[in-house]
Amino acid sequence: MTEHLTNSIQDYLKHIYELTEDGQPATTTALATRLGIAPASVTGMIQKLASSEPALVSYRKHQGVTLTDKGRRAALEVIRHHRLIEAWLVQTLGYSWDEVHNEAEKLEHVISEELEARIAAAMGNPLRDPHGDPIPSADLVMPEDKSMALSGLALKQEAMVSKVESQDTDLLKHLESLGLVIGARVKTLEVSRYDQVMRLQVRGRNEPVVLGPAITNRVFVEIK
Amino acid sequence: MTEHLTNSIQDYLKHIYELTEDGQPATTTALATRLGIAPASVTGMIQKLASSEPALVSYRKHQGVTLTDKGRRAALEVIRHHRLIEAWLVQTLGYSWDEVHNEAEKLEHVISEELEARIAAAMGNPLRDPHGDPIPSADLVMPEDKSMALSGLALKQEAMVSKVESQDTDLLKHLESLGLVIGARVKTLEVSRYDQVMRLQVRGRNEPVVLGPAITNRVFVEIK
DNA sequence: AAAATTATTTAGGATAGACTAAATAATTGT
DNA sequence: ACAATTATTTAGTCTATCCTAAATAATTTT
Ligand SMILES: [Mn+2]
Ligand SMILES: [Mn+2]
Ligand SMILES: [Mn+2]
Ligand SMILES: [Mn+2]
Repeated sequence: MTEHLTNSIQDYLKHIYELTEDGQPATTTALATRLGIAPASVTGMIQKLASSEPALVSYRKHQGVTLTDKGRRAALEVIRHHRLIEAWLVQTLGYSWDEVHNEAEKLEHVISEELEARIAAAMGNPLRDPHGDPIPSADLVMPEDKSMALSGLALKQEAMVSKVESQDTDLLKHLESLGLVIGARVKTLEVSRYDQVMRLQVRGRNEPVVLGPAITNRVFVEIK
Repeated sequence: MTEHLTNSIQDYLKHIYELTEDGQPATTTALATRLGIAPASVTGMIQKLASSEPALVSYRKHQGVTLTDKGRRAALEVIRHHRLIEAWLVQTLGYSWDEVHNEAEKLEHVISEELEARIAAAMGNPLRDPHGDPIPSADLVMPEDKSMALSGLALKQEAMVSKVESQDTDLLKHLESLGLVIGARVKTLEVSRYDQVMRLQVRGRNEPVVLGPAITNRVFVEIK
């Protein structure tokens, strides 16, 4: 039951998970780009993962890959580690949300299940990481995420920032300076669909902020 | 300045450091045993470390290895990580001293200098790990360790337990049950050098304990 | 429906770090 | 001093994971 998956394989599975969240198979090139690896190498690894016993991915030449059940569980395991570690570093060592990603990227592969459990318990089993990403439960169920992109919000609508899809330090710092942090309450004052610009009131701030699509497509909100 | 040392190399250097603390070069076989690797493989790695530029070890065929300055600093870096992590896990996650070693063994290679610094700061720059081993300072100076083996203690002498040289869970649990933990105060009631047995009063305990060399050579004390 | 372009796979090679078996050097016992 | 034993090194393989270049398949453009 505890056949070891290498760091490399764990990374492949994690990225395949993320690329297939939309229901579509992950293409070789997309994977190669995300992993920073040559497409030819990705093909090789995919073939290996597909023909391992039991298979971790299912694969048809030129059609892309999807995860098998086994592969999905392994991916969720890594993602749980990553997100718990991020939350833990922020909560116990005063890291800010723009600094934790790279650290978690390395730690995710080496913590034991025991350490995972202790970290989770110490924080009361958090449901989200510092960027608002849902943390899979200990039995590897991914919490449902009902958030929508800020860019999809209608005029005069109120919502709460629930997630930021970015690991870019500069963007995260910038969002923080605008008050657009997880939990912030916002209201759309002006929506210009044509040139993809939006004016927004952040509760507790004096001036409204003007945002382009580089931001409104990466910041997610929940209407409640 | 930041050429990457692999996990494997870090482990070699760490074990060479420990094996050469007595001033003697580390032999191929001793290293092989500690690393759980075939002697032939160790020879190969040693040759590589010796001929790298700059060299991490100095080596003469059949004479064993010692660390160069560069190698020693790298070893101290790993040891500092290991011991800080052990201390941190015990202090913040309620691990006990017999559970932290394996976890630290993996984490030591992947934490950043930033994380190291935050961990150290969070604990107020501790000088010893949970087993009493000294923690190298941030600038990689190993604190002097004046402790002596319990077996060397004279009759009627009082001392404080300062270090336990073992990663064996069973032994550590046993010592804990005897009250022989770091900081415990003890006094020798009876010393039998011939059959290497010792009777000891642990302060705060009712009954004295009788200890054989398997324990008295691994438990270290400071006379103060 | 070709042609051009883009995506993917195959083939061959490199590197790191391990292994085993055989050769050699060092040490120990007589 | 010689033989036996033990320690170490060399030589040849193996696995994992990456690479580049060339071949092929799929998709898009004209
Ligand atoms: Mn990773
Ligand atoms: Mn886990
Ligand atoms: Mn290690
Ligand atoms: Mn360090």
